[in-house]
Amino acid sequence: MIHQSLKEKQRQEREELILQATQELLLERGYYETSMGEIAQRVGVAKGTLYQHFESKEALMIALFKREFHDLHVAIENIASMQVGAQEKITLMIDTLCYHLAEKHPVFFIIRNASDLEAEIHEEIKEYFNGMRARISVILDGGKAEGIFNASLPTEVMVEALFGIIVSRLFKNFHQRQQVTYEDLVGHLKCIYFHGITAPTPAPAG
Amino acid sequence: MIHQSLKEKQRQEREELILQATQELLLERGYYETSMGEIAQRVGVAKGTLYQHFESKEALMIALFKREFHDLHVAIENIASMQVGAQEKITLMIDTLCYHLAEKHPVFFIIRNASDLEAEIHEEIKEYFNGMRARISVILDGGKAEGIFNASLPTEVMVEALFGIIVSRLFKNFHQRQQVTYEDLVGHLKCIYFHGITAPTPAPAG
Amino acid sequence: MIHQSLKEKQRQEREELILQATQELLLERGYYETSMGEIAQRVGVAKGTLYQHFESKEALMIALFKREFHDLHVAIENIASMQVGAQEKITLMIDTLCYHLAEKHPVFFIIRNASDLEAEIHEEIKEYFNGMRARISVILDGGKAEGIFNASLPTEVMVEALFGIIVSRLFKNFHQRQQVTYEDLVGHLKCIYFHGITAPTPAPAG
Amino acid sequence: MIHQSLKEKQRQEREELILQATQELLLERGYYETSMGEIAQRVGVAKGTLYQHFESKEALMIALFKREFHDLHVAIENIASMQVGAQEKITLMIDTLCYHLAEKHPVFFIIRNASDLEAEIHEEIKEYFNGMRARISVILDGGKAEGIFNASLPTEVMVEALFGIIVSRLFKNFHQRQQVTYEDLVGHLKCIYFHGITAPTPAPAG
DNA sequence: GATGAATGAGTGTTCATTCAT
DNA sequence: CATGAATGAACACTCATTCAT
Repeated sequence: MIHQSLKEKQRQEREELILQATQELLLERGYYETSMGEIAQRVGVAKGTLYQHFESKEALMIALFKREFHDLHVAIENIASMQVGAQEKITLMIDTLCYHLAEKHPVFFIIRNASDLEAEIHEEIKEYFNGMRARISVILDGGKAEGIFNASLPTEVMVEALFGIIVSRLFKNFHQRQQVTYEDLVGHLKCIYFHGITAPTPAPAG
Repeated sequence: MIHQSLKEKQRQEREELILQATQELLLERGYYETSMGEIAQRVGVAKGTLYQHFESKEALMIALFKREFHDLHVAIENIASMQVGAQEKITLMIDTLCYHLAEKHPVFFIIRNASDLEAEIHEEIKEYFNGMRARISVILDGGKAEGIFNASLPTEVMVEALFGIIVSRLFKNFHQRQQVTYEDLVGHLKCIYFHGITAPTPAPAG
Repeated sequence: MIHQSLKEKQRQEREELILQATQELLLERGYYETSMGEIAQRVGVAKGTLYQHFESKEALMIALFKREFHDLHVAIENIASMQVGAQEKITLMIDTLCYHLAEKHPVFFIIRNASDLEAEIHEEIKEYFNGMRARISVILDGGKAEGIFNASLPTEVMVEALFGIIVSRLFKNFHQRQQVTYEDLVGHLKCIYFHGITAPTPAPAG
Repeated sequence: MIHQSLKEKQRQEREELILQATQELLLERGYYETSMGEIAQRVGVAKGTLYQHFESKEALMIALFKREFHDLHVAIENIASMQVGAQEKITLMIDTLCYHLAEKHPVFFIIRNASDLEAEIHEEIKEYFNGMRARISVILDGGKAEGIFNASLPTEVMVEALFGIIVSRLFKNFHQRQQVTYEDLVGHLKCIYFHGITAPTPAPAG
């Protein structure tokens, strides 16, 4: 039994190393410029070993994606089922998305880039995104019902705007030196998403 | 001389045909799935001819990008130099960006997808974007000075939010059946960008 | 025009060289042991060149097969449409098969070996054989109607026996030093096919 | 000792299972499409175990061949040493060959396909065949001496014709739906081998 | 200048074989 | 001994680029 679990442990460690190397290379070069040979080389194993863990390059990418996004998935489910107002849910959602997407899982952006246009290859990844969209839609609809979100905006547009603001912004943040701190940045994004860029109207004098 | 310019004209026509075909194929298949052979075939010339106009696949893509964004570039310059308020400038900017990015130049998205991470290859394209960002930054700073934009938001963040909202949203619009009309969509994006998703406060009763 | 046909000629010459080299290697090593790389090497061209002439290894094999068997095909059609008795037709058929299969086109045997069990890969080749079988069946049925062939034998069995005798025998002849001359061998095969191995009964004394 | 022989027994059982699985897969897919991994999987052992019984894929195939043909070998020896006429011996030989080759040991055909051209790999298998040929040659020569076989036919040709008729025909029978029953088929093959396809001459009226 | 066949490095993938556990 | 993960050479095939015509 101990024997078994030792082997199993090694296997998982190796798998982890492969995923790590893949993520690194993906970030350095992008999907198409990263070859299985390079991944193997970086891990320090033979090419064939990769195929013992993942049945194809595509499968490796999907596995990487799943690993990367499992936590996010769980977090989103949690937020969705909280007993708080929509505004707070969306706030938490932005926090969560920013945290996972930018800080912990930048591989997201690369895969997204590759996935948008290659529907067939990354069908599975798309479903992940659609799941996320559905959860957020429900929250936004809740907020409209509460009267706190602008009911004249289509929910779908609101969802994409959320992604658009976060992904675009954080991606830049990740790849470039930035003057703005992470916390400030997230605060600004929330501000824009909730109130836009218009200067706040001064509270009417009482 | 006249002979020369006739030849030159034919050359330019050919070049135009190549760019056209490239754009089509890029939209149909994406960058990596489009081969020089296919482009040549669609134009109806030999592969070698492509290389007489563009020294590499990459150079062809950059040339395409430049052609595609020349109009946008001009339009942005025009808006930047208008004698109107910042709010109006940004409104026009959103109209313009939406128009060019989604309606006229969807190739943008493909190139952007390919370009984000491959810094070296698409350096030239990045400069285009940086130019655009600079113009928009100036406008936003103007708006802050006017007191109509939220001065507590870093201009850079505001710029990226603008791109984020437009690109993400319109890309989806381009690739999927959509319930929202183009005009409504642009209206919603402006609304979100200026006011966020919060429900408008009712005008204080007089 | 002359220019055109020069290039075309060179192309065909090269194609011929590829087919030649393929045939040689097929005979030396068999289908699975012959790699596209080896073929290219023997021809003295790059691997890619092979693919400009034949879209896959399989296609190359089929093309080789077709080239090799075109003459046989024509010859069989001719025999089938002759205005002579069935016995003579079968005699000619054996001559023809022996000539083409053993002397001129030994590649046949290799392809047959590969084709029997890999139905899907070599469907096209199988159809060639079925065409041949059909022609021979008609002749044999004719012979039965004439009363000269044994009507109690199923035609199908007779066809396969014809192939069996010729292919098995000639294949050996090709690959081994042989005491029997080619002409004698063909004579013996005809003898066996028509009369079996039983000693001829002496003509009854008058 | 008893322990030893128990282990030995298990070892042999395992070996038998491996050979069985190999035979099955060979029939289902052919030599090149059958991997050591698949064989191991079907047996339910690890790949490494295969190599404890057979030092290579090739050795496994040869061992399978030997096992498969041991019975045939014995049967042929028996027939060869019988005290009956050559005609009867050949008749029995055809029965035996048909029985073993088609009914019990179709694996023969696959191996033969693979073996014909790869002299080096299957040298050992070839020797088996040569032994068979030698025995049959002796019988045929005996028949010639008896005056019942056509002495003008070279014995070697007669041997190959025997193989040719049986193998070609039965192979087809094995792989295709057949109208002819097995017994009839064997009868037809004997008929052709002994008398050819010519219609039997009516007994002279007396 | 136009052509398109030739090039060859590169890709993802397979699989017989080995060997540490 | 059994195991099965690791190996790495080999394979079929692609495609941006070159260059003789």
